[in-house]
Amino acid sequence: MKKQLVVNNSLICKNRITAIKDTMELLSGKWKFHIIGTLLQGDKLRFMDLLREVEGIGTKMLSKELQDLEMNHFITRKVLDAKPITVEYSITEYGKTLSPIIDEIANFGMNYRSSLYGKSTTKTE
Amino acid sequence: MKKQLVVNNSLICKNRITAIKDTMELLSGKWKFHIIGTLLQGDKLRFMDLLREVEGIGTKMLSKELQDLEMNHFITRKVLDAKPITVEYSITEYGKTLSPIIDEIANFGMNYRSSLYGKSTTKTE
DNA sequence: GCTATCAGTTTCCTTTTGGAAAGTGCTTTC
DNA sequence: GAAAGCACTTTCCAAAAGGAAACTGATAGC
Repeated sequence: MKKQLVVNNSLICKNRITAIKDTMELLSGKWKFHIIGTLLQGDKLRFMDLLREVEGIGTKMLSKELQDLEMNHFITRKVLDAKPITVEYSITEYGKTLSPIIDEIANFGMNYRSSLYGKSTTKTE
Repeated sequence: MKKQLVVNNSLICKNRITAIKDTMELLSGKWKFHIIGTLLQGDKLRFMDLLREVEGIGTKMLSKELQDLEMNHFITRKVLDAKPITVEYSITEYGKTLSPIIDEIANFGMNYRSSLYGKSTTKTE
Protein backbone atom coordinates (compact mmCIF):
# COMPACT_ATOMS: atom_id res chain seq x y z
CA MET A 1 0.00 0.00 0.00
CA LYS A 2 2.68 2.41 -0.96
CA LYS A 3 1.06 5.42 -2.51
CA GLN A 4 3.52 6.97 -4.86
CA LEU A 5 2.82 10.49 -5.98
CA VAL A 6 4.20 11.27 -9.39
CA VAL A 7 3.31 14.88 -9.25
CA ASN A 8 6.00 16.96 -10.80
CA ASN A 9 7.96 14.46 -12.78
CA SER A 10 7.02 15.67 -16.23
CA LEU A 11 9.54 17.91 -17.92
CA ILE A 12 7.13 20.75 -18.50
CA CYS A 13 6.56 21.12 -14.80
CA LYS A 14 10.22 21.06 -13.86
CA ASN A 15 10.84 23.67 -16.52
CA ARG A 16 8.12 25.89 -15.16
CA ILE A 17 9.43 25.65 -11.63
CA THR A 18 12.96 26.36 -12.79
CA ALA A 19 11.71 29.29 -14.83
CA ILE A 20 10.01 30.77 -11.79
CA LYS A 21 13.17 30.33 -9.76
CA ASP A 22 15.29 32.00 -12.45
CA THR A 23 13.03 35.00 -12.79
CA MET A 24 12.80 35.54 -9.08
CA GLU A 25 16.55 35.45 -8.74
CA LEU A 26 16.78 38.37 -11.14
CA LEU A 27 14.02 40.31 -9.45
CA SER A 28 14.35 39.53 -5.77
CA GLY A 29 14.44 42.17 -3.09
CA LYS A 30 12.14 44.81 -1.78
CA TRP A 31 12.53 47.42 -4.51
CA LYS A 32 13.07 45.96 -7.98
CA PHE A 33 9.46 45.63 -9.09
CA HIS A 34 8.79 48.99 -7.55
CA ILE A 35 11.57 50.67 -9.52
CA ILE A 36 10.76 48.91 -12.77
CA GLY A 37 7.09 49.76 -12.37
CA THR A 38 8.00 53.39 -11.93
CA LEU A 39 10.34 53.43 -14.90
CA LEU A 40 7.77 51.71 -17.09
CA GLN A 41 5.48 54.66 -16.47
CA GLY A 42 8.01 57.45 -16.37
CA ASP A 43 10.08 56.96 -19.52
CA LYS A 44 13.22 58.86 -18.50
CA LEU A 45 13.84 59.50 -14.83
CA ARG A 46 16.80 60.99 -13.05
CA PHE A 47 18.30 59.66 -9.87
CA MET A 48 16.62 62.30 -7.76
CA ASP A 49 13.29 61.72 -9.50
CA LEU A 50 13.43 58.07 -8.65
CA LEU A 51 14.44 58.86 -5.11
CA ARG A 52 11.25 60.88 -4.81
CA GLU A 53 8.98 58.53 -6.73
CA VAL A 54 10.01 55.28 -5.13
CA GLU A 55 8.66 56.09 -1.73
CA GLY A 56 10.82 55.07 1.17
CA ILE A 57 13.96 54.09 -0.68
CA GLY A 58 17.31 55.61 0.28
CA THR A 59 20.27 56.61 -1.87
CA LYS A 60 22.26 53.51 -1.11
CA MET A 61 19.55 51.05 -2.01
CA LEU A 62 18.47 52.98 -5.08
CA SER A 63 22.01 53.15 -6.36
CA LYS A 64 22.61 49.47 -5.70
CA GLU A 65 19.36 48.33 -7.25
CA LEU A 66 19.86 50.49 -10.33
CA GLN A 67 23.31 48.97 -10.86
CA ASP A 68 21.80 45.55 -10.48
CA LEU A 69 19.05 46.23 -12.99
CA GLU A 70 21.53 47.76 -15.41
CA MET A 71 23.79 44.73 -15.16
CA ASN A 72 20.86 42.57 -16.15
CA HIS A 73 20.07 44.90 -19.07
CA PHE A 74 16.63 45.83 -17.81
CA ILE A 75 17.50 49.52 -17.70
CA THR A 76 20.05 51.90 -19.18
CA ARG A 77 22.00 54.64 -17.53
CA LYS A 78 22.84 57.71 -19.55
CA VAL A 79 25.00 60.50 -18.20
CA LEU A 80 24.03 63.84 -19.68
CA ASP A 81 26.61 66.54 -20.08
CA ALA A 82 24.56 69.07 -18.17
CA LYS A 83 25.22 71.86 -15.70
CA PRO A 84 24.63 69.97 -12.48
CA ILE A 85 25.52 66.42 -13.36
CA THR A 86 22.43 64.66 -14.66
CA VAL A 87 21.82 60.97 -15.18
CA GLU A 88 18.87 59.53 -17.00
CA TYR A 89 17.56 56.08 -16.32
CA SER A 90 15.19 54.34 -18.64
CA ILE A 91 13.80 50.92 -19.35
CA THR A 92 15.34 48.94 -22.20
CA GLU A 93 13.29 47.12 -24.80
CA TYR A 94 14.23 43.96 -22.99
CA GLY A 95 13.12 45.49 -19.71
CA LYS A 96 9.75 46.18 -21.26
CA THR A 97 9.22 42.44 -21.59
CA LEU A 98 8.74 42.52 -17.82
CA SER A 99 5.59 44.58 -18.17
CA PRO A 100 3.21 41.59 -18.37
CA ILE A 101 4.52 40.49 -14.98
CA ILE A 102 4.27 43.98 -13.54
CA ASP A 103 0.78 44.37 -14.97
CA GLU A 104 -0.43 41.18 -13.35
CA ILE A 105 1.18 42.09 -10.06
CA ALA A 106 -0.46 45.50 -10.20
CA ASN A 107 -3.80 43.93 -11.14
CA PHE A 108 -3.67 41.56 -8.24
CA GLY A 109 -2.73 44.33 -5.86
CA MET A 110 -5.61 46.51 -6.99
CA ASN A 111 -8.15 43.74 -6.63
CA TYR A 112 -6.69 42.99 -3.24
CA ARG A 113 -7.19 46.59 -2.15
CA SER A 114 -10.75 46.80 -3.38
CA SER A 115 -11.65 43.48 -1.75
CA LEU A 116 -10.31 44.80 1.54
CA TYR A 117 -12.18 48.07 1.42
CA GLY A 118 -15.56 46.75 0.46
CA LYS A 119 -15.55 46.53 -3.31
CA SER A 120 -15.70 50.30 -3.82
CA THR A 121 -13.56 51.32 -6.73
CA THR A 122 -13.43 54.94 -5.68
CA LYS A 123 -10.24 56.69 -6.49
CA THR A 124 -10.83 59.52 -4.03
CA GLU A 125 -8.51 58.21 -1.36
CA MET B 1 14.81 77.83 -15.36
CA LYS B 2 13.35 75.38 -12.92
CA LYS B 3 12.39 72.26 -14.77
CA GLN B 4 9.60 70.58 -12.87
CA LEU B 5 8.89 66.98 -13.73
CA VAL B 6 5.31 65.96 -13.14
CA VAL B 7 5.90 62.34 -13.82
CA ASN B 8 3.95 60.25 -11.41
CA ASN B 9 1.49 62.68 -10.00
CA SER B 10 -1.67 61.22 -11.47
CA LEU B 11 -3.71 59.03 -9.17
CA ILE B 12 -3.72 56.03 -11.48
CA CYS B 13 0.04 55.82 -11.31
CA LYS B 14 0.23 56.13 -7.57
CA ASN B 15 -2.37 53.37 -7.34
CA ARG B 16 -0.37 51.11 -9.57
CA ILE B 17 2.80 51.63 -7.60
CA THR B 18 0.99 51.02 -4.34
CA ALA B 19 -0.61 47.91 -5.79
CA ILE B 20 2.78 46.54 -6.76
CA LYS B 21 4.10 47.26 -3.29
CA ASP B 22 1.12 45.56 -1.64
CA THR B 23 1.40 42.42 -3.73
CA MET B 24 5.11 42.10 -3.17
CA GLU B 25 4.67 42.41 0.56
CA LEU B 26 2.43 39.36 0.50
CA LEU B 27 4.76 37.40 -1.73
CA SER B 28 8.23 38.44 -0.69
CA GLY B 29 11.00 36.01 0.07
CA LYS B 30 12.89 33.37 -1.79
CA TRP B 31 10.30 30.62 -1.80
CA LYS B 32 6.70 31.83 -2.05
CA PHE B 33 6.31 31.92 -5.82
CA HIS B 34 8.14 28.63 -5.96
CA ILE B 35 5.76 26.96 -3.51
CA ILE B 36 2.64 28.45 -5.06
CA GLY B 37 3.81 27.44 -8.52
CA THR B 38 4.25 23.89 -7.31
CA LEU B 39 0.88 23.77 -5.59
CA LEU B 40 -0.85 25.21 -8.65
CA GLN B 41 0.38 22.19 -10.57
CA GLY B 42 0.14 19.56 -7.91
CA ASP B 43 -3.38 19.91 -6.55
CA LYS B 44 -2.90 18.24 -3.14
CA LEU B 45 0.61 17.91 -1.79
CA ARG B 46 1.84 16.71 1.56
CA PHE B 47 4.62 18.34 3.54
CA MET B 48 7.16 15.78 2.47
CA ASP B 49 6.06 16.05 -1.16
CA LEU B 50 6.65 19.77 -1.08
CA LEU B 51 9.98 19.28 0.63
CA ARG B 52 11.03 17.13 -2.31
CA GLU B 53 9.44 19.22 -5.04
CA VAL B 54 10.62 22.62 -3.91
CA GLU B 55 14.27 21.97 -4.52
CA GLY B 56 16.61 23.29 -1.90
CA ILE B 57 14.14 24.33 0.75
CA GLY B 58 14.51 23.04 4.31
CA THR B 59 11.89 22.06 6.83
CA LYS B 60 12.05 25.30 8.74
CA MET B 61 11.55 27.53 5.75
CA LEU B 62 8.86 25.32 4.22
CA SER B 63 6.93 25.24 7.46
CA LYS B 64 7.23 28.99 7.93
CA GLU B 65 6.28 29.85 4.39
CA LEU B 66 3.30 27.50 4.42
CA GLN B 67 2.01 29.14 7.59
CA ASP B 68 2.47 32.49 5.97
CA LEU B 69 0.60 31.51 2.84
CA GLU B 70 -2.16 29.94 4.88
CA MET B 71 -2.55 33.09 6.95
CA ASN B 72 -3.07 35.04 3.75
CA HIS B 73 -5.62 32.48 2.55
CA PHE B 74 -3.65 31.46 -0.50
CA ILE B 75 -3.51 27.83 0.60
CA THR B 76 -5.31 25.47 2.96
CA ARG B 77 -3.93 22.93 5.38
CA LYS B 78 -5.88 19.77 6.01
CA VAL B 79 -4.82 17.21 8.58
CA LEU B 80 -5.87 13.71 7.56
CA ASP B 81 -6.57 11.09 10.18
CA ALA B 82 -4.13 8.62 8.69
CA LYS B 83 -1.67 6.04 10.00
CA PRO B 84 1.47 8.16 9.90
CA ILE B 85 0.20 11.67 10.33
CA THR B 86 -0.59 13.19 6.98
CA VAL B 87 -1.21 16.79 6.06
CA GLU B 88 -2.51 17.96 2.73
CA TYR B 89 -1.78 21.38 1.36
CA SER B 90 -3.69 22.83 -1.53
CA ILE B 91 -4.30 26.14 -3.26
CA THR B 92 -7.51 27.99 -2.45
CA GLU B 93 -9.75 29.53 -5.07
CA TYR B 94 -8.35 32.84 -4.00
CA GLY B 95 -4.82 31.50 -4.33
CA LYS B 96 -5.63 30.53 -7.88
CA THR B 97 -6.04 34.21 -8.71
CA LEU B 98 -2.26 34.35 -8.45
CA SER B 99 -1.85 32.11 -11.45
CA PRO B 100 -1.72 34.96 -14.00
CA ILE B 101 1.28 36.34 -12.13
CA ILE B 102 2.92 32.95 -11.87
CA ASP B 103 2.25 32.28 -15.55
CA GLU B 104 3.91 35.51 -16.59
CA ILE B 105 6.86 34.89 -14.31
CA ALA B 106 7.23 31.39 -15.73
CA ASN B 107 6.92 32.73 -19.28
CA PHE B 108 9.59 35.28 -18.71
CA GLY B 109 11.87 32.73 -17.12
CA MET B 110 11.48 30.33 -20.03
CA ASN B 111 12.21 33.01 -22.62
CA TYR B 112 15.18 34.04 -20.55
CA ARG B 113 16.55 30.49 -20.59
CA SER B 114 16.09 30.02 -24.28
CA SER B 115 17.67 33.38 -25.07
CA LEU B 116 20.68 32.38 -23.01
CA TYR B 117 21.15 29.01 -24.66
CA GLY B 118 20.91 30.12 -28.23
CA LYS B 119 17.23 30.24 -29.02
CA SER B 120 16.83 26.45 -29.08
CA THR B 121 13.54 25.43 -27.53
CA THR B 122 14.65 21.88 -26.92
CA LYS B 123 13.26 20.29 -23.83
CA THR B 124 15.95 17.60 -23.64
CA GLU B 125 17.88 18.86 -20.65
C1' DG C 1 11.57 -2.81 22.50
C1' DC C 2 13.88 -0.71 18.27
C1' DT C 3 13.66 1.61 14.18
C1' DA C 4 11.33 4.32 10.60
C1' DT C 5 8.14 7.80 8.87
C1' DC C 6 5.47 12.05 8.87
C1' DA C 7 5.12 16.71 10.24
C1' DG C 8 6.83 19.68 12.10
C1' DT C 9 9.60 22.95 16.06
C1' DT C 10 13.70 24.73 18.17
C1' DT C 11 18.31 26.30 18.50
C1' DC C 12 22.26 28.26 16.76
C1' DC C 13 24.55 30.40 13.37
C1' DT C 14 25.82 33.06 8.96
C1' DT C 15 24.47 35.88 5.26
C1' DT C 16 21.80 39.20 3.22
C1' DT C 17 19.13 43.14 3.31
C1' DG C 18 18.29 47.60 4.41
C1' DG C 19 18.61 52.21 6.60
C1' DA C 20 20.78 56.74 8.47
C1' DA C 21 24.18 59.77 8.06
C1' DA C 22 28.26 61.64 6.50
C1' DG C 23 31.47 62.37 2.90
C1' DT C 24 33.13 63.05 -2.25
C1' DG C 25 33.64 65.53 -6.55
C1' DC C 26 31.99 68.51 -9.75
C1' DT C 27 29.56 72.73 -11.18
C1' DT C 28 26.59 76.58 -10.95
C1' DT C 29 24.76 80.56 -8.65
C1' DC C 30 24.94 84.35 -5.53
C1' DG D 1 34.64 82.09 -1.91
C1' DA D 2 30.42 80.20 0.24
C1' DA D 3 26.48 77.66 -0.33
C1' DA D 4 23.65 74.58 -2.94
C1' DG D 5 22.43 70.86 -6.12
C1' DC D 6 23.21 66.44 -8.37
C1' DA D 7 24.74 61.73 -8.17
C1' DC D 8 26.64 58.99 -5.83
C1' DT D 9 29.87 56.09 -2.30
C1' DT D 10 31.27 54.81 2.19
C1' DT D 11 30.80 53.55 6.86
C1' DC D 12 28.45 51.77 10.50
C1' DC D 13 24.91 49.35 12.30
C1' DA D 14 20.32 46.67 13.12
C1' DA D 15 17.08 43.55 11.61
C1' DA D 16 15.45 40.03 8.77
C1' DA D 17 16.10 36.02 6.02
C1' DG D 18 17.76 31.67 5.57
C1' DG D 19 20.20 27.19 6.50
C1' DA D 20 21.94 22.81 9.17
C1' DA D 21 21.16 19.86 12.56
C1' DA D 22 18.99 18.17 16.47
C1' DC D 23 14.83 17.26 18.75
C1' DT D 24 9.52 16.14 19.62
C1' DG D 25 5.61 13.15 19.42
C1' DA D 26 2.71 10.13 17.44
C1' DT D 27 2.10 5.66 15.17
C1' DA D 28 3.28 1.59 12.37
C1' DG D 29 6.10 -2.32 11.24
C1' DC D 30 9.63 -5.72 12.45
